[in-house]
Amino acid sequence: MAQKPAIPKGTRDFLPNEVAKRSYLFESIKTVFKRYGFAPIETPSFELSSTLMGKYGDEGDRLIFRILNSGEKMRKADLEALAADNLPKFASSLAEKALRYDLTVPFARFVVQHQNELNFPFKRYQIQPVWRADRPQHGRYQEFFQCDADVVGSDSLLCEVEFVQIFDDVLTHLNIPSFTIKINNRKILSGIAEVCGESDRIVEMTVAIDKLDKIGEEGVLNELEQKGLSSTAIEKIKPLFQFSGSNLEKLQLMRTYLAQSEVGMKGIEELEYVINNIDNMGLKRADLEFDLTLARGLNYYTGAIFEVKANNVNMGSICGGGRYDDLTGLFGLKGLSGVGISFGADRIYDVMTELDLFPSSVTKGLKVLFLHFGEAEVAKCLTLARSLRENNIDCEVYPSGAKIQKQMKYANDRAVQYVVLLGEEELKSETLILKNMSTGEQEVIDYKAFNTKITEL
RNA sequence: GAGAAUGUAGCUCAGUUGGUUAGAGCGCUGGUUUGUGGUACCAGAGGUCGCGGGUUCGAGACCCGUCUUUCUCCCCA
Repeated sequence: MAQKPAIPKGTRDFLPNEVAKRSYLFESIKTVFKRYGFAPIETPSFELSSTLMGKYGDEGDRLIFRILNSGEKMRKADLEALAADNLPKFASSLAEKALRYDLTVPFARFVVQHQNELNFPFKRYQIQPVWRADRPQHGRYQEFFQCDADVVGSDSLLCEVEFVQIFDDVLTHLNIPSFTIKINNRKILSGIAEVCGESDRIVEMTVAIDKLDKIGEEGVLNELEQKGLSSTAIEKIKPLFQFSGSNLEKLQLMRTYLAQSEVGMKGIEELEYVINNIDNMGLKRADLEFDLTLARGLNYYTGAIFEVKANNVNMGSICGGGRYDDLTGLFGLKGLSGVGISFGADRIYDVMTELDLFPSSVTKGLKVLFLHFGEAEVAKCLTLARSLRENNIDCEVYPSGAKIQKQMKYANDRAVQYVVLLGEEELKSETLILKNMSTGEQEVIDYKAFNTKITEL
């Protein structure tokens, strides 16, 4: 035990059947993305620190994995900053590169850098790992995959409508039994802050309101007070907790509440457009819910905000997203609106494992295994195997002359679908025994009929 | 980054107030069966008790440090 090797915390190895399930997951997501016209891109695993730092708030910066400078670059270390106890500055002088923290910010950088080669509106999807120096917990890893789709260069709300459909399509296809797409709009949150006269504290305010389902009304009010919101503001926030009913009813209540806020009314209008369009089309399995407490920490969102939760499972959100009007502005390209979503593949995997939702076909094993009887028989098996492979059938010849019992057990453990037994007798009569491993049935077949027979199975 | 729990065989876990040689089930290997797996029976292998230090005549158990995993907070997929 002591000498056993280990991998860093929050990382995982994947065994063959896990990889099979994960590929199924990625392929399902990819298929839907493609269906809606998104094209794949890839970006490097690591970026310049300056690209990532400061884009995710102070909390986010703390969680970015930084790559230590090597060789002569070490001399750039800012010892004065160290002496002055300015650790962030010291760290920056030691690490010019960092592992990507999400796919959205690198994508913004990508768009700015390749703006002349892209056609706008540009729709891309991207499935790659990201890294966070977070403390690992259930459903929380240091290395995990994000599956993002974004549209950049269009401020049409049809994009939002499309993304709601994509959430619904993917998760329905994956057979997640019940899930809720929560939607809100940053402009509504701004409107609330404005109505309360606390526009400056919008972040503190929304972060507190976001915790409603966790700490309850009382908890939220306490936190708001601690964060220094005025008592008149808190009085104005209180009625929000009472808002309930259907999405349209809630919109109606908010319309009255936000009547004095121009930005708030704009948010209502946007949200209503999306909800109406979705209502007209209907969703397969998802529940679309206007949740005015939904905030999300990333402060680059400016319009719609999405979050998806699987119901009846203990797991944080499995998807997220939203609109960001000025993300590329951070890299010098103004006036380009973007909106995007992200599937948390690792969490969806955990949910599907917990609910046993992977179809059995995903982990189906090798189609044919030829058992090994002896040198003469193996020569024939090699010829037959080659011919199967020409017909795109996966097969394998057991590599050594172990006891047949052991070879059968190997076939069983590998979940092999069919086993071919070809021994002395069969060799003489130019036949073979084909055994179906799941039913246990077996039949004698001519060499000539073998290819056709196996292709039909 | 703050607080708490956890770690014993490949896996899931027992192990009394500190006391001889640390156990079980499953899995693994071999056999019953040298041409038949998933069942049954028999036998066997496998552990410096997470790691490092300390207390003690004696530590899997107590103390300190450290790492892992898990939980709460923070934040998030």
